[in-house]
Amino acid sequence: MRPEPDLARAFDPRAVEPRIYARWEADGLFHAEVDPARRPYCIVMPPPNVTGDLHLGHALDTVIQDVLVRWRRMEGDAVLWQPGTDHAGIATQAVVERRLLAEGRSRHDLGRERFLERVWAWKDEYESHILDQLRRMGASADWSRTRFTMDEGLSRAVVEVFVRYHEEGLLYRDDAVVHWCPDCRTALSDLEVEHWEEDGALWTIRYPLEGGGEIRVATTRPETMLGDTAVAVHPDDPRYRSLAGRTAILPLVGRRLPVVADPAVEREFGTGAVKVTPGHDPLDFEIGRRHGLEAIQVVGWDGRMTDAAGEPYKGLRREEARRRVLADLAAQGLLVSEAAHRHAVGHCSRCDAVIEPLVSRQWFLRMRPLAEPAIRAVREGRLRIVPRRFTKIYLHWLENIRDWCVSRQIWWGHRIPAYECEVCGETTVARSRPERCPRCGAEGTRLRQDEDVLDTWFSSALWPFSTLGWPDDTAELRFFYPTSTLVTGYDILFFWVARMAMSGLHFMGEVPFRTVLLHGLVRDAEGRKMSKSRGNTLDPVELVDEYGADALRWALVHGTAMGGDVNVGRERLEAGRNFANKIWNAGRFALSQLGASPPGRREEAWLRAGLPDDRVPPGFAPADLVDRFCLDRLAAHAAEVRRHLRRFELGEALAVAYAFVWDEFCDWYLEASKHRLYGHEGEEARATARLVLWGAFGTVLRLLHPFLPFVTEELWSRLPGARGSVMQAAYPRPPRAWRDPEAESDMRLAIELVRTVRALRGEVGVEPGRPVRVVLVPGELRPGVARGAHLLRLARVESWELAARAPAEPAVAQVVRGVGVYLPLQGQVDVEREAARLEAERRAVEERRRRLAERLARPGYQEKAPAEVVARDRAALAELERVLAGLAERAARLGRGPQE
RNA sequence: GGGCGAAUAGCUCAGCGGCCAGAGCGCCUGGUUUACACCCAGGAGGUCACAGGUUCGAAUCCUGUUUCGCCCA
Repeated sequence: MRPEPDLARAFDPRAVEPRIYARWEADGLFHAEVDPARRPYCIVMPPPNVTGDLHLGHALDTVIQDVLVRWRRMEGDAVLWQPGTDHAGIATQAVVERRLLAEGRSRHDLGRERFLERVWAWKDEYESHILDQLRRMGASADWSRTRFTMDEGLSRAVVEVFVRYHEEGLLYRDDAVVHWCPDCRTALSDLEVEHWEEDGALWTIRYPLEGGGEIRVATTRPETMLGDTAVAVHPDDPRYRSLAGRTAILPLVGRRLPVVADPAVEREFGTGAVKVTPGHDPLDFEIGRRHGLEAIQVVGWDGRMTDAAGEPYKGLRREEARRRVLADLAAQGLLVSEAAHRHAVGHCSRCDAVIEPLVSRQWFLRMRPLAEPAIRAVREGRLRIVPRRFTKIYLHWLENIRDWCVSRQIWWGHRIPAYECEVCGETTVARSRPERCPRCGAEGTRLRQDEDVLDTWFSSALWPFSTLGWPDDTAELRFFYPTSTLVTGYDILFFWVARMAMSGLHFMGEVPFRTVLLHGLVRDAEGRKMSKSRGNTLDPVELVDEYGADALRWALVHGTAMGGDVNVGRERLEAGRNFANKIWNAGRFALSQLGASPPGRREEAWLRAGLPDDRVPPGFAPADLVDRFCLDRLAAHAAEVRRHLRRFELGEALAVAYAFVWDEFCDWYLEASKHRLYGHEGEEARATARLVLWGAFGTVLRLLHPFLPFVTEELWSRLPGARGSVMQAAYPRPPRAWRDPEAESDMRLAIELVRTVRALRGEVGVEPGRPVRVVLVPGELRPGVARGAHLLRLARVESWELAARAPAEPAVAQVVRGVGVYLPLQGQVDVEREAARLEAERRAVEERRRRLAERLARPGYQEKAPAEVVARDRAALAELERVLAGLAERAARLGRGPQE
């Protein structure tokens, strides 16, 4: 039989994927329904930002989720994979502003309303683009439920949460030193600041004291001295105790500065005396509060010196002001020294600008009370983090959490639902614009809504319940919450995961997800971070075009450990493509053997055998060794794959499936079945072989489907008798009764015999095409040898015989598991070489035997080691001894020459 | 400064108490076998960073050292 003519020799993903995906969608196979009869399984997709294209990191995240979701669907759960996108406040606003800039305009030229229209247009464009990219990877999310963080419903959730936090006293507004990005022109949370070690300097400056003398202060930021309102020393510092209470004169400015004593001063740093700038340093701000000092803002919102900095500094950039201040101090002889100093400098995580600590009025969320339940949930195991090592990191962050600055001075985002009365100044937080000012009764038109918007993560923190309909009490919420698994990168453990845990517990009274599955970053083949500037990025959609989605998925999952970074280069993509092609060709072969006949009753039974609660159908006890071996391996590996999946070891699960399909299913089962499939052993044998092939191959497709959805679906659709989509078929749970240790062991022996003959042929140089004759001297393993010996055909053995002793004629030999394998090769045996080969072999085996014997003789071993380990070693030792005996016999014969 | 993690084949990585330590890629030798050269068969290649310790037994657990990486301040 020939392969079906319409099956290409190589798998062509481009010809197959769009068609298959379209059919899945058209058939509504991704759609989730609330179904109390089944177990719920829900994953909320981490919403990609609508800033631009997806990268390989998204692909990794998506593929992991899709594997889980497809698997659980096949297990019969009611599966919801909830998709959506994130508005990504600062980032999206920045890209749209950049585009405007290209037109020579700023957002202020457009005004808030028209600017937001532009951003919405951008969002619409990129959201659909992103969703298409996800589809290209094979993502089986329920697109009919796609949400966006600024949807009407999700916005309502944000307002509700803000108001409730406020009512509970958790949300407050205050003046405080915040991280200010002068380029983004907004306040940032602690998490949005990156600290880099930089080479700076520590300058020591002389501040004259009123009434004579001086005090020396050390600083890394001399330009802020223009805003100094005190000098501080430690109260217990003997060097300065007498100076507290005196007054210093601020150089360049002339301001009178009280010398205050405060325990916050680090005595070991610099001179032990510090300048106090409450307007530009959080620690100084605290000192200022304690001593009633004024906070003067000398660096403005734009990063330039303010009027308060005075002439000639106002209007200068921070760096310029620093140089000027230092020069002026030096000119006056007030600069004592400059020392090289490495220190951490805060940078905006988005634009890299140096962060300016500035005093401003912002909204803060009190985190301590919210963190407490989130800590307990993890400690008590209600929320599990995988891999476990991230648990400590999560707990440490929550235990040291600080209040969260949630207001942002940008336009794109959820506007803060706070209204200030123009008449009396009262601020009201409300679900909608109040009719009147609750304090003075002024008209609603006199109330002005807060101009600021909320941190993007404020809405993301609600994602697991806001997408399911909260604050309404929906069927989805009741059925799917808490969700099952959250899959995301460890880089947003604090930004997102911890905050979801807190808000979920607070508003739903339950963890938002039972398990957090963290993965790493995608790096290039050499393990370097991918970056546009380095030019080593790979675009996931281009990779899908080039290698196919299955190949991409394989590359991202195969052999990777959860929580670790994944290195992806083209070689890996090729390996994935090769695997998809391998399956494709195994399928071509299988389909060509099966023909188009509809399944009989036995096949029906097999199909059902994949279902969890089924028993082995009576028709499935094939007598042939190869069939029995196939079922045994299928049962063993399917169980192992499922075990790995349950433990979220997707990389290992795929590695197991891969090795099985390639090295056992294709290399041995299929090859060894050909003889019967070709009808060389009669019609009955052929029918059975086809039946097993049919069922086994269908099982392989089901087993692999979560990982390689396209190639498996394409082949499934051509498998006679396979109904519907492979997505809907049951995930393989072969019955235990398929396990067959005897078949496994016999087959392994046969495989070793075949390999031995192949190796011997190679060593002696028998032409690959030339048939040979083999004599087996089985020793004690006679039944097993006899059952598998016919497979020697796979080594081009035309005839074989079992003999009690080695053949008299010249032969090359090897001993395997105590079985002597002889290739009688008239005139081709080089006695010298053969003797040397045997001796080398004997030495190697003897070495192993010696080590094993040593272990068995070790004091305490036999008593303390588990019985099965000891038994295994004893068996291995016995076998090695048989091998040695065989080798010795062979060597002896060789020595005596060809004639007995 | 505090914490976490990693050092295993030429490269990138799995394995994390018990088989002669594995995979992908690379390398060497063969190959027009009626599924597949995106393939098949055979092969080379490793004091599992170093030093101690626990154990019948350590790549695997503990301690220390060295070198890298990441997170937090």
